[in-house]
Amino acid sequence: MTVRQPDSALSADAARPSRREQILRAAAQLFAERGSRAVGVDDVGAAVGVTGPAIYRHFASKDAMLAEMLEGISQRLLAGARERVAAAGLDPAAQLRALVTFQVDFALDNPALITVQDRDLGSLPTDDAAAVRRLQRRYVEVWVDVLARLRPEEGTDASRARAHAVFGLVNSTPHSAGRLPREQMAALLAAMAEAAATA
Amino acid sequence: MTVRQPDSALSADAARPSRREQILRAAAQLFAERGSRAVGVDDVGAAVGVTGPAIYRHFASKDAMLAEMLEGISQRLLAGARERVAAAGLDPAAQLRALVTFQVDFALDNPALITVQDRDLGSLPTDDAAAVRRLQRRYVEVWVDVLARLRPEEGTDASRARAHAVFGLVNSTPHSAGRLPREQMAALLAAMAEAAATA
DNA sequence: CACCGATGTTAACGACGGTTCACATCGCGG
DNA sequence: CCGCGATGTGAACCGTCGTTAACATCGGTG
Repeated sequence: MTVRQPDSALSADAARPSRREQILRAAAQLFAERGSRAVGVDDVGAAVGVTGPAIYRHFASKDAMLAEMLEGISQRLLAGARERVAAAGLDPAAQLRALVTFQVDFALDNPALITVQDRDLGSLPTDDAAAVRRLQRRYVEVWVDVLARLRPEEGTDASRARAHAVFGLVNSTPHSAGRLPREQMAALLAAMAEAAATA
Repeated sequence: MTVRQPDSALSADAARPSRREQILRAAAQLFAERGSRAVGVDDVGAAVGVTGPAIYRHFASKDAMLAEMLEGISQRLLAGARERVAAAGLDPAAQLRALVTFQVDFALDNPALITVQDRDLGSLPTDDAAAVRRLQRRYVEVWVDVLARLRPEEGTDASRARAHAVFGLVNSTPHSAGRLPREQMAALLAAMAEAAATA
């Protein structure tokens, strides 16, 4: 009954690269491929060389696993975005470039997480879903602030729609997987995203 | 045991607006909100004022229902795209504009279908999934042809990635639902999509 | 060495959900 | 009016799956 919760859900937990992290990674992969509801606890276990119920030594429930996964993604995105903006100085154009390259890199590095994030948020207990949505909203706001300063004549509603559209564009990566070398793909997506953001 | 199959899966079936169509529409809405695996046959039935098992008078199975829905979407998209391109003359730029406005209109008119299409394709029997993917591929090729003629120096792989990115951009509609009046949203998305496609 | 916490295993439970069955109802063509 | 096909209902069936229980193993610590 001793389910260890991470000291802080955000810590990448470099100290213990084992099992728990292993499970989360394998689960993310499987969830991305088939959808969280279609993969059983046994599947996740098998993916790390363990039987199904063993999962419960590391997570309170399947939902808790998904919750931690989605919260982790949202937290990494929010923290990363703020960091990049802060490091980009005061020019909104430079900040936008920083945000775009950050999002592109994240999407190319974590296609599975990107897929799961916007497909399986719905199959989460309401409370956890709300928490994730709060984080997502704050991430969007980072973008909205930059976009709004870049085009002050536009309302924030338009800026928000613009932000979502850019996310959709960049997060299309999992659909056009691997046909282009990563460098080229990154450059293409960044150029398109910037053009769309400033059109 | 008499499950009527539509004369042709593509016909919008204007002759019989009832039940079958009604069920498909309600199911699409529910699937979009919660994910196809999370909604039960009873839910779909209740949405049209009927008990669960009644569904089986109109569809062979829940999977068959989802299959028909997804195939319908893909067929409408493919047919519409070809039509618009043909009507746009020979100028690739004009053809692209036609494709963009078509996709934007479709996405704004059918947010539920857009959502279901790229979330629940995975929870389809392999055969049906393959059929849908074939249609989708052909739709993408329509775009790739136009994009490739518009920028001949780019490889078709890049054009394909470009097409997927534009889809992602336009299909972001369900995420930024209703905050902008439709006209304004359509204009914004079209401008962004065109800028991204030609960046 | 003995104990204990961490980690697994197998077996069983219980709920949910898709599907089928046997039975009503109802409208329409002969 | 009779009967049949279409449509719907409630009850029951059954597989899947998340979860729990009872029991093993094993490495480290007092």
